[in-house]
Amino acid sequence: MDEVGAKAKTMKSTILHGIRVALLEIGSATTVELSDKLGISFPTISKFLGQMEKDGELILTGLDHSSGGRRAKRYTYNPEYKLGLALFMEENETNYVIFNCFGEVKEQGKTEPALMDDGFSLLTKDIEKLMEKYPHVSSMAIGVPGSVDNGRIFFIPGYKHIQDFDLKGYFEDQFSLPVVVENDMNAAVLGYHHNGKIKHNHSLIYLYSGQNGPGAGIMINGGVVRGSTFFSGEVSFVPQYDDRNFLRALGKGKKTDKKAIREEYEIDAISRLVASFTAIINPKTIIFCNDEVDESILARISVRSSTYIPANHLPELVASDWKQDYLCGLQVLGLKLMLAEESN
Amino acid sequence: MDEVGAKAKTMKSTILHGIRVALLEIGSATTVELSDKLGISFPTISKFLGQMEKDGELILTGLDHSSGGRRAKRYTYNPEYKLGLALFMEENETNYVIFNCFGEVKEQGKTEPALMDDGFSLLTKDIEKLMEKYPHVSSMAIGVPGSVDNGRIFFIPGYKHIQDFDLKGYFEDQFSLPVVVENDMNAAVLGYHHNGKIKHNHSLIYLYSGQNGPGAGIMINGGVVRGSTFFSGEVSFVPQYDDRNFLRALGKGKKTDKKAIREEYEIDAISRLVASFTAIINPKTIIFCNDEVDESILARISVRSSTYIPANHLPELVASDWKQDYLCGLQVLGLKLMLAEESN
DNA sequence: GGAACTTATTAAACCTCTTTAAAAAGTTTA
DNA sequence: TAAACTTTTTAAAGAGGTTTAATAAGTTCC
Repeated sequence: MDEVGAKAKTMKSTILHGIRVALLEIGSATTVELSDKLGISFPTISKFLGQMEKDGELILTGLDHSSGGRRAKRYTYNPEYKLGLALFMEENETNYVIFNCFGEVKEQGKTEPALMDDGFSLLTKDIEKLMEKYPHVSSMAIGVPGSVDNGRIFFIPGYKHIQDFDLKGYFEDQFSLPVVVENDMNAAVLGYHHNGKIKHNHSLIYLYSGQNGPGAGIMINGGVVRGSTFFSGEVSFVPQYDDRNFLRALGKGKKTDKKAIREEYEIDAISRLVASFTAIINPKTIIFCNDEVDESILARISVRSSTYIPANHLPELVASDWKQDYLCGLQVLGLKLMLAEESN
Repeated sequence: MDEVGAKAKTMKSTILHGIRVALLEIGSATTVELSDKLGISFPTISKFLGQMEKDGELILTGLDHSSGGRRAKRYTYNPEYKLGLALFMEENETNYVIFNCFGEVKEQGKTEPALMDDGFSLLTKDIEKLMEKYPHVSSMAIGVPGSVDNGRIFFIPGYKHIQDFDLKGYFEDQFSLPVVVENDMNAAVLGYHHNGKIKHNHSLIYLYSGQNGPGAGIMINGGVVRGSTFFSGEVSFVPQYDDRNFLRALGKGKKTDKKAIREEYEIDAISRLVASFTAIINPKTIIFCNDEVDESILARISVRSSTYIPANHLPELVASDWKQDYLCGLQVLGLKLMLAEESN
């Protein structure tokens, strides 16, 4: 735990990881470009690139045009070298995606719901079929609507039988590949963060008024906030009025089907929440689901919030596609696993 | 920015830093103990220890009792090898501390206030005298009641003339040693975190109802939360009742002198804030100033908070000495600078 | 009290990445 | 078209940390 960052043993994987990330980020590169970017000498880079090309992890796309000297070899990462499987479980279905290292979707679909009793065996069989079809799959990222602690489902309302279940361990044993499990909101905020190509470690909050009551995914300084009892983001409980918290202010006792936010009392409740977020965390952006708000609603929230907080400190309010961000976040997590693998 | 963590050049300072931290943490150690703890081979450790002993940075305290073999040399860090200066500026005075690497205070005192016009030149002269008296001082940590961005005073209410002033740059030029500048609440939360010997990266919130209105220092995942416009922790603005935010709920319009919290309406306002913190961040601990609350008040807040939030998710509420934590936090920041120095 | 066993330190061989130099491959200019 | 100049790649030398072996220093047992 106190270990020095990169000792000799981990050096190889550190470099490998660096090359992969850099190459994916900038699309293609030459030895020198990578050397500059990573601060590693070009002979070392050269050696690694040679090996990676042999393994099929890289593609030699050709030679650069010369600017007065020998032409440089230009490499691209082979996106098909490894694939990933991302899936998230919901009440009635399981959405999955097979994606490559560029984030391109090879196949997308729905399959068995797994959260109910006995759901896992059905799902496992479906995944087995997928694995046969795509033998290059080498990571799994799973999203669940509950609290997760290192792959174990810590708390998941409504599905008692899988509470305390070690989902990560289960699938790792089953398919012998690295698995990551994440909470839905956390994955979504991660996905948005990645999608927006946000430079560096801004704070984000993803707000979602789901069926099971509202929740928020919070990202601060580039890391997801989990909370000491995995309770962070349970904004239902924020006291807002003399005798109402956020949940009751939204009038959500009576499980309505309607999604869109429209009413004045909703606007005010959300604006107060935005104000609370700002006064406490002061995030760069708050993300809403685009099936719940539109631009005009956002504008109203923005105006209303500024009655509570100096406008110049208010976060940017945006609408985004929740499911897409969710899947994207899972893909990011899966990709991380793939890029970290020794693969040797 | 994308550089691989520890390349050869930084290796030396990484190891040096690791040895220093480990040695200060565990008090004393032998070559093998350090090697185990840091994951670095003992010949390397041995070489470094030899050099550090020559430099006077280490003290050979003697030989371990043998457990059947050659007796091992036991080293201790020499706390006087480097000293640090920590100071914080307030309206009417500047508190300072000279401390060694064990955190032991060599001298403590008050000196010129620096926040008013022309205060800096007086303070600078006083510091010069201190530096002559303690030539081993090799870092400075400065606390200010305002927002700080990388040593620059970003926003400081009431002292317009030093707004946007590069305090870090000024003192670094003046005394040619590393300087760190930090906001008061952030330093305090850091100090408490360090003082409590908290294992790992819990979330903490330091709540303070200062003269200039309440504020909070927030630490999440081991890092201080600054906010996108350096507005985080400005909890005055949290909407709490139909028509009152936290500041107004405390009845603080009329700048009262009284400090202690007693009234029922205060308890409720604070409890609602605790509930908001919990629902959003879910911190491990919330720290209050011990001149504002006592155990019975904390108990009342705790009970009241649990009317808003399930009690098992509520943070631990504690009282602590603000000035002491503040200074301690500054010391931690200064110490960090000292331990990172190449010193070669 | 010496033989056998433990453990810490020192020394030597080794591996890996970096630095520096040389070679290879292109482009431009006389 | 050959000489001069650029730039990349390959090769060799160098530096720093690790691994392995050898040595030094203690302890225990007969």
